[in-house]
Amino acid sequence: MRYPKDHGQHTRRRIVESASRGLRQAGADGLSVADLMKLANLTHGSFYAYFKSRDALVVEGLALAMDRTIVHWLSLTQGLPAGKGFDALVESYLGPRHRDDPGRGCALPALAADIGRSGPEARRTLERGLGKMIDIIARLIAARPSSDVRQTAAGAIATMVGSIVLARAVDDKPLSDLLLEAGRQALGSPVASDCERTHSADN
Amino acid sequence: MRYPKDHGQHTRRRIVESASRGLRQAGADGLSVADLMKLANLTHGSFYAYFKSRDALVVEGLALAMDRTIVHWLSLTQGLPAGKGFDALVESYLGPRHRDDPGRGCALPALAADIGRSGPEARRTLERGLGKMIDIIARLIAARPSSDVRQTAAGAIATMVGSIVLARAVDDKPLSDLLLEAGRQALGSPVASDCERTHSADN
DNA sequence: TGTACATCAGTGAACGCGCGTTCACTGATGTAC
DNA sequence: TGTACATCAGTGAACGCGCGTTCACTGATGTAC
Repeated sequence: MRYPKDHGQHTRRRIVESASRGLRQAGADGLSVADLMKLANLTHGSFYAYFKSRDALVVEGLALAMDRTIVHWLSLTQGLPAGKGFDALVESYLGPRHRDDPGRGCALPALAADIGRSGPEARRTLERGLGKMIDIIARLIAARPSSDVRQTAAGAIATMVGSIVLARAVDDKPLSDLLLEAGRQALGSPVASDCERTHSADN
Repeated sequence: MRYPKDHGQHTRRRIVESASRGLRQAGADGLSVADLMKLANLTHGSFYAYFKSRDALVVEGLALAMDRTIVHWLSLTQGLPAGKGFDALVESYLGPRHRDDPGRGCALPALAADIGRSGPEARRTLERGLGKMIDIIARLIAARPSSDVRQTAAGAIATMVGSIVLARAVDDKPLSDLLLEAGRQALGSPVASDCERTHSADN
């Protein structure tokens, strides 16, 4: 063997990793196959030795991004009481770091609109990830997730995603900051969060 | 004159109208110049008699879409007391009709992520429209908009945009419906909306 | 130890195609006389 | 009234280019003997 036998797996992984970042930055249609391979320090020629099509890599990049976000959410909230965990998650998601670095951030603000117009595989991948994210938030909002708690959790994710999408689309810094703060207020300020928790505790 | 002297203006308008719909459906990069002209029953050749570039038409289509949404919001809420007006707006925005017909809907869920990666003209156009939308909602939430009320209004728009983006990206009908209902719950259910109003009335 | 050969990850030229943009032209309509 | 001409909104061929995809090849490395 001229190469260690897992060499191919490693290279493939490297391509998916860098593509996942690149696609979150540039959008699902924003990079060519050549661009994506260059991100992994390769030329476009060997692309089809690893993936059956460009779309297949987009789906894998999306899946990786969502897995990473889920792992990040779990580590952020691990060991914290549920309420504190939720606040920490919101603080991190709606911070300027996340807004200003789409490549390392959640795939939903970056890619959800594109995925909404693309094939069923990408949609199912997003759906699966979104379901897990809703479950994590539901567990942080209430010890015993009911369907109503899931709904509140879905609303929290919608607010976070919408805030980031809009904050990234705007040049005016104060307005962009206002959008982040607005999401935090809706989800995390004492008044709003007390209210949400009272509400979800009803069920 | 072989043509009425406002013929050119009318044709131009027709192109912008159909492009505005088409782009909301297919995304800012989803249609070619030839596609866009075909939507107005023309061939691609005369495109540059009306617009300086494809990007320029995207900006005009975005501006038209946002103006239409603003007019729609005003007519939806006109004559209603502020609270009822807000509820009517949320009901309409987060209904299945809006989710299922992006072409006639708000430009933000359809295009904001794309605009976030495009030129300054498009960003400024979105910014201007978003500012007006925040003002409308702020007026519905409180008689005297303060900066804090603007923030609450921005949060409401973020929730609405995020809910529609996600509801459109998902195939699973129950989950898609849950996302719409989640947005409505966060913004419109008695408990949540009482809470928000109490909060904003504090300032 | 040295030489011939096998392997295979990665390369880069080439494919047909659709893109944004340009431009010489058409043909329906009005004006001049 | 009839004929020659001017106008100009709209047409469609053509441009260079970059795309996704294919494929014959390269060249570094290990094995055989």
